[in-house]
Amino acid sequence: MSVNELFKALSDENRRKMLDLLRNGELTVGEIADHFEMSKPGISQHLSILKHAELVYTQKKGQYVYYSLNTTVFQDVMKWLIQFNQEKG
Amino acid sequence: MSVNELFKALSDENRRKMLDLLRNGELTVGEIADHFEMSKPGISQHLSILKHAELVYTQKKGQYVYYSLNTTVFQDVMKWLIQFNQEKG
DNA sequence: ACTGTAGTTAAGTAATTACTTAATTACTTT
DNA sequence: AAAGTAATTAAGTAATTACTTAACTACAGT
Repeated sequence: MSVNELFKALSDENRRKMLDLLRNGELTVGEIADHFEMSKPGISQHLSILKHAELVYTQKKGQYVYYSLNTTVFQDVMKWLIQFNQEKG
Repeated sequence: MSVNELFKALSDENRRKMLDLLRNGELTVGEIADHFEMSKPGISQHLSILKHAELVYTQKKGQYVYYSLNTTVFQDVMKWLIQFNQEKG
């Protein structure tokens, strides 16, 4: 995980919406896709970016892949942001 | 200022580096440019994006334009991030 | 007023990113 | 094992973003 990947991942509105959906608990790719007017491969590619940034993790159950939020990485972004409100240096 | 503009602004490594430089206090465009191997118009355009996202503000002194951090907007990003660690909604 | 310095705006190009459809992989059900 | 469903990978295209040089605006010093 790189800081750059992390911010790049967060820079897309659709991806942020996906993260928002996942706040209510894990969802399959299909369930996520239902909230967007985008092809499933498109969804899958966005999820892949979120996964590489370690913003989400996956769990395979049968033929479904469940995506969940990885809150610890949100905390890393926050650490990055919080430093800006602290003493200079 | 839109959430999207804000995250887009933060998604570029050079722009994040510019914000980092500004942590030590206000700088002119030229002083910022000294830290990058990029044309001055390129620097100016990045700063313009940071300004539209209200991550920085400017102050003209004579022929110089000073850029400073606008920390309140960092707090807005944090608010956005913090919600992910709170109860589901 | 002219010359130089600081910065931005304009216009075009290169590079990246977001999407599409088609093909493929993995699993399930009959 | 064949057919159907879920998801990803591949390959190409459209749209966006990051850069460049050239032209311009604003101020400073002579």
